[in-house]
Amino acid sequence: MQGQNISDIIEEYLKRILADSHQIEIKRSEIAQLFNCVPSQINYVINTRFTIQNGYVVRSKRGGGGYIRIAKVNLISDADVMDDLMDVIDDNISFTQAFRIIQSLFEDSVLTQKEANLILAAIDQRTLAFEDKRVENAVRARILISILNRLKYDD
Amino acid sequence: MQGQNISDIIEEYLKRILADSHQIEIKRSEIAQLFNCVPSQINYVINTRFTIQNGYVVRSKRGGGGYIRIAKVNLISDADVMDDLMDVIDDNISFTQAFRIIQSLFEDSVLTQKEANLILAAIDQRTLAFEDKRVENAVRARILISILNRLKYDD
DNA sequence: ATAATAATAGTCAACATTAGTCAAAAAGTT
DNA sequence: AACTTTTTGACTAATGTTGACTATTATTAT
Repeated sequence: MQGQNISDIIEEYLKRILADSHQIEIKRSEIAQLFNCVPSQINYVINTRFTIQNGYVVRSKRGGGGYIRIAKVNLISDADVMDDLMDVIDDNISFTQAFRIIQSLFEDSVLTQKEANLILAAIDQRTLAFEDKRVENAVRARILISILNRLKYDD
Repeated sequence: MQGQNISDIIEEYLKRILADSHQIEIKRSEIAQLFNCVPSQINYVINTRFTIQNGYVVRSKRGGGGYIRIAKVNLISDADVMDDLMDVIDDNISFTQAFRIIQSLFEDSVLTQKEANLILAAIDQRTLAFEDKRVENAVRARILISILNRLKYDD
C-alpha cells in the first residue's frame, strides 16, 4: 500500500469513481475542500496522473457552473488518441512519461503484464544510462515509437 | 550470519520482515533513525544485499510520501541460463548476435513470438540509430541485459 | 447591449519532503 | 602494507504542497 501523500489519495478517489462511470465531472473547489487542500493541488493531480499518456482526456470550463471533466479513453481503438500519444512522445520522452504509456497499454489489454515489464526494462533510466539526459530521452523515444509501430501494424 | 556491522544488522532486520511479508515498504529516514545511521547507509545495504542476483527487486519514490519498496521474487528455473547469456553479451553486442539469442529464447519457449518481436523492435539498428557502431552495440547490450535480468523472475 | 462583478479554473514559482549519488574517511581483512 | 568493505555527509534529483496572481465564463446592473 502506497499513497501516504494527498495526491495519491485524490488519484485513487477519482479512479475509483471512474471505474464505474467512464467519465466524471468534478468541481475543483469541492474536491479540494473534501481533501482539505488548495484547489491547485487538483490541477497537480490531473497533470501528473490523468494525462493522455495515462489514457485520460480532461476538459474543463471556468466561470459560474464551471467543472473539470475526466474521461477514460481506449488507446488502440481511438485513432485520434493514438496520434495524441505520438505527438506527446515526439522525439524525446522521460521514463516517467513512458511508464504511463506502457501502463495504459497494459490496462487496455494491448500488452500483457510480461510484455509491459520487458519493455519497461528496455527503456529504464539505468538501462539506457547516458550521461546526457537529452540523448537518453531521444533513444527512449525511438524505442517506444518502434514498439508502438510494431503493435499498431502487427495485429 | 555475523551481525557485526550495521549493514549486516539492517539486512537481517529487513529480511526477517520479508520472511512473512514477501514485500515491504520502508521510509529511508525512519530505518536510518532506527539504526542510528545516515540515510544513505540504507542505499548501501540495498545495493549490496538486495540485488536481483539475490532475488530482490527494489522500487522507490521520492518526494512527500516517498518510500523504498523491496520485494522478494521467485527466480525461475533457468535463471542461471540468463546469467550465462549475459556473460556472453558482456558490454556490447551486434544485432545479428542479439537476434540469435532472442530466437533461441523463443525456441526454448522463454519468449512468445510477440515478446520476441517487441524486443527485436527495441534493439533494431534503425531504432537505436547511432552514428557510432560501438555506441549502438553498447546500448543494445545494456538493453538486452536488462531484459534478461527481468526474465529471471516471474510476475 | 454593454459594463461591471462574481464565480469558476489555470499557471507558475517558491518551498517542503523525500530518496539517490559519489567520493572521502574509517574500519576490517589478508 | 595493500586491499576490500563499510560508514559518513555534502550535494543532487525527483516529487509533492502551497498560494499569489492570471484567465475565462456566467450573471447582474445600467
